[in-house]
Amino acid sequence: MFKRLPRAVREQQMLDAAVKVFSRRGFHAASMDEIADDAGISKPMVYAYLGTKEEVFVACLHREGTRMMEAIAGAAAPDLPADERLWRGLRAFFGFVGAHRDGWAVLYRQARGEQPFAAELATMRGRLVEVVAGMFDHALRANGREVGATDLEVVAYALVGATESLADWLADHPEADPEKTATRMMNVAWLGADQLLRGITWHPPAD
Amino acid sequence: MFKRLPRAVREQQMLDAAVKVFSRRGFHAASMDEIADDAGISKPMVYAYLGTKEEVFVACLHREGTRMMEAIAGAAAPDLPADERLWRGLRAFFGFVGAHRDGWAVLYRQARGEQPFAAELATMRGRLVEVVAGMFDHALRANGREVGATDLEVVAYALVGATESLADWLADHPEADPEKTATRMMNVAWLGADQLLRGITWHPPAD
DNA sequence: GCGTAACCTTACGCACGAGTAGGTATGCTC
DNA sequence: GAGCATACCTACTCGTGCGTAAGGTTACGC
Repeated sequence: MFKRLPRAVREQQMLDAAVKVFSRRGFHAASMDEIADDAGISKPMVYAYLGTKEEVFVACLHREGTRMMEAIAGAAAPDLPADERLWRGLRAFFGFVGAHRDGWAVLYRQARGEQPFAAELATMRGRLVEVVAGMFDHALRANGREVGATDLEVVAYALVGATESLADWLADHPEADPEKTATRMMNVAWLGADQLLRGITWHPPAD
Repeated sequence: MFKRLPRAVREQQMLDAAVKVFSRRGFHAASMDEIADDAGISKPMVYAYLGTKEEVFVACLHREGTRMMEAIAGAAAPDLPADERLWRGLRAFFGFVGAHRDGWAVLYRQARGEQPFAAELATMRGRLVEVVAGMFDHALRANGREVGATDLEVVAYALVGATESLADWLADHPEADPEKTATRMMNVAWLGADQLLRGITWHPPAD
């Protein structure tokens, strides 16, 4: 009985609802009816605009993933020194997750498990890993050093994994501060356990 | 038809089958029929011995989790220096994952997403985090230093996350060597990016 | 050799939720 | 203000797979 809205608007409303429901229930426990309900619309509309349940989920992943990538992209300019780039990237990342706690993190967690989406997600993570590895490679070459591609990839993978893990932690601790979390991550990633045990710590630069 | 077996044996066969099927299909796509089939038994037996699908999955998680914890437990004696403990723990962990590639890693991946099991898994991870944090705390106190509980927890969390992430990587790369992966992880965790960029690397001790 | 308890089966009920058929209202164009 | 496209609905079908009822068969004690 309420307003008839143009397609583009309704699509976004549906995606908002879908993200919310998928986050709350998980992919399988979520029902198309609940998504439709939550968007204030009936089920066939969802099918008409976004397609099957899987397609809806992929659309969610895409939108949220793109937003995240964009949030990070601008932050880490390639001409900065490595520590600065890492710091800015981390800060942007945790800032994003902090602002989309239930949206992003839970969606991301969902996608890991379910086979149809694991590939989709692996691609996204792959891009991130590539960026981090590229940053390392760049910094190493600047020092006249070189490292095997696999070593590079694995190190980047570990860093991305640690970061995702702290993102989960952040999503589960609503009171936690994204900025502080980013600083902690930076300490681990940049300095390593040995230095931390010696009492050496890293602090964010004034900017 | 074939042998009638005592309960304890059949239960293990069922769990073996369940782990295999859950790994291959994921929790939801797995059917109780397939599990029963794979165990060479009919469905009601599974219900009689292990209960509902959820209970079967939890039983799998428990068994595999316990095995993993045991594999790590003996490796890292508390009286060793921190780097040695970390190294032995990592080596044991990656050794275990390498030997149970499709079993453990995929099971673990499943459990992250589905709400009923996330708690179960969080408990397991919590124990690991506690161990790692405890190790840090111990080493710090030995140096007369002290760090806040949250800082400790978050650092441990990051390390565990990085390790899990490399475990995933290992599970997806059948040709990769667990020992070498553990060494790479040790480099990241112990030395950090700064040192690695300077060309400083960590090598496993001869033993 | 007979009861009884454990092992194991076939065959079904039933709920749930994805996806659809077919129809109604609203607004835009000319 | 007729025609037409677009937004939107109610009310179904139907597959799938969990969980179970009811009954058969082998081992084992006594």
